[in-house]
Amino acid sequence: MASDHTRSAILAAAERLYADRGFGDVTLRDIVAAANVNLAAVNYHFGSKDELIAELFVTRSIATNRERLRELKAAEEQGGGCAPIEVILRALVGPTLRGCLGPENQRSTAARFMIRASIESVPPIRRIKNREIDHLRKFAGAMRRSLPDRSEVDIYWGLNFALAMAHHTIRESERLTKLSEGKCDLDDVEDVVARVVRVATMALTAGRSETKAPARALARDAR
Amino acid sequence: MASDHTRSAILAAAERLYADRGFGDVTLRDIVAAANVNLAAVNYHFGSKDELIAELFVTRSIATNRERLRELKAAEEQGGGCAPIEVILRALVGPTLRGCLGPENQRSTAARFMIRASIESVPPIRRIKNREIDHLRKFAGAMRRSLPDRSEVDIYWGLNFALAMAHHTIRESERLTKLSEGKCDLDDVEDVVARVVRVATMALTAGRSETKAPARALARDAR
DNA sequence: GATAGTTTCATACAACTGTTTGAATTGCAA
DNA sequence: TTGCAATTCAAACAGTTGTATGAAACTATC
Repeated sequence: MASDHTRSAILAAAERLYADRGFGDVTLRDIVAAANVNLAAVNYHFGSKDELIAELFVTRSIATNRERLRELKAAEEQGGGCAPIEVILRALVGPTLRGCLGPENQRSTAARFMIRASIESVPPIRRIKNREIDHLRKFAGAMRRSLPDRSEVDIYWGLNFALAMAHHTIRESERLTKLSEGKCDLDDVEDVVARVVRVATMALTAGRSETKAPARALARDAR
Repeated sequence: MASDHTRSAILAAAERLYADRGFGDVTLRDIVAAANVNLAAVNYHFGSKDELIAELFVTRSIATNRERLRELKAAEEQGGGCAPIEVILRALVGPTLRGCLGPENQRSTAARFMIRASIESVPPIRRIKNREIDHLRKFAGAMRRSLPDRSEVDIYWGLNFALAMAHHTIRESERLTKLSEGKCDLDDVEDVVARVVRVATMALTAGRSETKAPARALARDAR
């Protein structure tokens, strides 16, 4: 019902402003000005500022998580219930990296918003992130099936390190570019994915004799 | 000159409050109340709220960086200008991890403050972090000397991943504990350091034939 | 003990915040 | 058209924030 026009204008304006300037210094008045709506519209349509932020973040999170699970499920079905660890890891970090890296000028507002959300941690977003554990458990399960002779502790550490490399690279992409004087090409997203997957795979398989395929080759093939 | 009592009371109270409750919801009035000083004292002694935060963060950063460089220098001197990559990585991530992990009840206020600073990124702290590149360059240099046949790009990626694993583990230590149902023991700091160093070393040396010593064994010896 | 410089204090300020209110407007069904 | 609900709007509200002010209290020097 209703036109919904105001609602989506607010969402779009808020996402763009947060993406550009961060949560810290974007006020409701900035948002309604950019959306050309009345100040009271935010509270009328969303209840509060925090609920507006939450709705933005939830929407984007669900999209990323769905993409992750889609890749994971496809991989496990193809492998008859058990996927190669490289492919699982790729399903874990690929969607996020692809969503948040790449040439800046062609980076979507949604992507820039999610980067902000990972850099500046505001209360409504933190609350939602805490509910992400169930989602990660599905990946932990797939990893255990893929590496049955690996201890649970090692699996969790590998999962942690994979996420660490992906998220930190997104958060600090500017610094890495500056530090390496541009030698590390953050715009070559698939190269970044391959590097993260390769290292995470090594972390999880080191010390085992029967590594079916050279992790590096496999990660590159999957391009 | 002067008593300096008020000044240091403010610093101590601010550090404790920020460590406990984050930057987001600690006001100057909270700080001066905890320090038992007048509201105007902060502006009198520090100029502004941001300068107070900056002073806290700079002090702690300098301490950590000095510790890192001390370890690095010692390692390079012992090796005659070139240290083993494991030891360099340990000097890079060890001080931070040791400072920010470990049993919560015996974690210093300084440590908890630095964790906050790494989770919530406020403007004055962000400005300072951007000047940290020179410091990282010293480590990149040592790593290049240690792995002369490795490309510069790989060095920077290795450095990035090492920092990624250390910082992410600190930031998300609570989530990792919950996810692994306590199986990952974040209080065993030296085990965490060894794990990070081991994976980072693999990332940097994979594909090379002449790995002098098994990274894992070496990392554990250094306990 | 008077003086000059430093430090403390209560208080006010000015700006900005998210939210609420109640009236005006709109859109739509009968 | 009338009536009713949904939506928009200007305005005000209530609270908080960091900062500034100018007088008071202190401290040390001569």
